[in-house]
Amino acid sequence: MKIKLDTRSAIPLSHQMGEQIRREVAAGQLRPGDRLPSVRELALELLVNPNTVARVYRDLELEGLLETRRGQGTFIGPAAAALAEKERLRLLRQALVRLVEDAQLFGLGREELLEMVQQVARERAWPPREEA
Amino acid sequence: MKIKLDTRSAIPLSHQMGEQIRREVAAGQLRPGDRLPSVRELALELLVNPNTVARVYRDLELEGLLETRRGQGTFIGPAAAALAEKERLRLLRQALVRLVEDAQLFGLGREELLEMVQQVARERAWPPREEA
Amino acid sequence: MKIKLDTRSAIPLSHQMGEQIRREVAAGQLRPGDRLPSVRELALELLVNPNTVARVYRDLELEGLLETRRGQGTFIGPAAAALAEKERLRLLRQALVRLVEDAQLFGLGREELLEMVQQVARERAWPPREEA
Amino acid sequence: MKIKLDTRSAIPLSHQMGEQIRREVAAGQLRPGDRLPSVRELALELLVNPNTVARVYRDLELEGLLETRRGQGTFIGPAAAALAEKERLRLLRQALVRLVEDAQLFGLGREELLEMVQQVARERAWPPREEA
DNA sequence: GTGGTCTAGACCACC
DNA sequence: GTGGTCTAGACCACG
Repeated sequence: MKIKLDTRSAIPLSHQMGEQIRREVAAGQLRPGDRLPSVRELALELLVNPNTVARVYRDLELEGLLETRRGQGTFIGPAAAALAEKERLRLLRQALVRLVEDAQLFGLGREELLEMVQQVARERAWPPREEA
Repeated sequence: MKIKLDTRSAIPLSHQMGEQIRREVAAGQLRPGDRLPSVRELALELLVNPNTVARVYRDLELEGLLETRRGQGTFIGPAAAALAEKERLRLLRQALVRLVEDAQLFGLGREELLEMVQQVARERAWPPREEA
Repeated sequence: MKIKLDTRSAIPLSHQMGEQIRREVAAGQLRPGDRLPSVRELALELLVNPNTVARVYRDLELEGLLETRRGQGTFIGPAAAALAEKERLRLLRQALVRLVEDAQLFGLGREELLEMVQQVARERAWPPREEA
Repeated sequence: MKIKLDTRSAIPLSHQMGEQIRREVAAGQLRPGDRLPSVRELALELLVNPNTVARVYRDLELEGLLETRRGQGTFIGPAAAALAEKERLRLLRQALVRLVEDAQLFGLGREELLEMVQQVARERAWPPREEA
């Protein structure tokens, strides 16, 4: 699990962490049953207070995404798989709408935008077809 | 000028307001010389404390985007036009990269993504070519 | 709002507080729009750390029971009225089942139990009919 | 002996176990001389760490409810019968008061409550008279 | 003044 | 070792 925090952002650290964990679950990089780093481990790695990590885990558990087993650690919960699909669509849709809104706002034509998408795709070495 | 605030977001209201004003300037919807609503007007409209609006205007003035003329109000500054182009590219690029990252993460093929872009464009009644 | 904490109980203070607030809402003693004591006030009154109160308020907000208005305080949310009816039935049902289970377990007859209920009702000066 | 644990409750597993054993003794389902499951058996059955079970047995022994005979196991102690009657009344009284309090709080009339008790009794196939 | 977030460090229940 | 709860006290955004 890879989490990057921007300590200078106005978005609270805990929200950044929660959002990134949700993304990894949505992407299938974290699957039901997977064990997350312990509160203390992750706190040490991110140079963050353990309480902050604990709060994130706790919130995600209330959401039904995580599950804690006393004395054993924190795990991706069984319901996560079902939530993942919804979340995936939500995130992609959100990114799409945001992009099209911006393009419209800035007076771009539809074709220019498509060309820009192609270009970024090429830069990022993204093949026309792919199954992750 | 249309601003929408999400009072439940973790992002401070002032940041939300600042960001949206910058977007409008970048989009050319606000141009140098345009007058902004008075602090009190905007505060009333957004149901926000006048202090908050005043802080946003002050910060944007420090950025060089706004200028205040005593007794007349707050206006888009002359430097705004120059800043707009940079900002435009920054925002669009950011939205593009975010979208492609998500698509890659979720195992979408390049063509599927392009199809989705087309679809959203159609939904939003966006013609193939357009100059705003 | 009257809250009593049992610091010797195994049940965490925050849960005790949350449960009692839920009960007051269910009982209609706290109604939508009512303002709760500020975090600091309640913490002082209950001799509890402000963080603990804040956590309770935050959790109840996630549940949809409370609503916070930045800089103004914490209030009973509009959805609380709807939740109250459900909660009311849940609590009463729970107390009933618990009682009947115990009575059965201890070999009481149905009529003996009814007599005990009558007796407790009399002790507590509870009239046969009442509309609160 | 039937014990159900709620691993998601804030109440420690050991308290839940202790309380349920006390209830079974109070109900006469466990009588002086009865042998309890071994620490390991019960731990296995409840999917709980043996240390936890051992601690519960030890605490109940200190209370005078259990006694351990070296090499033979853990048994309900002779004093349990005397404790049972007190406990029975305590538990029943507690459940009664709780119920009447709730009913009063929610504005129920005494007769409505009695009717609800009757209804639950019928649902649970509880005859008007019974000696367990 | 209000609540929100974060750090620091304690004690507890459980494995 | 694990997470859960609580205290203490800081700084920030908002009214």
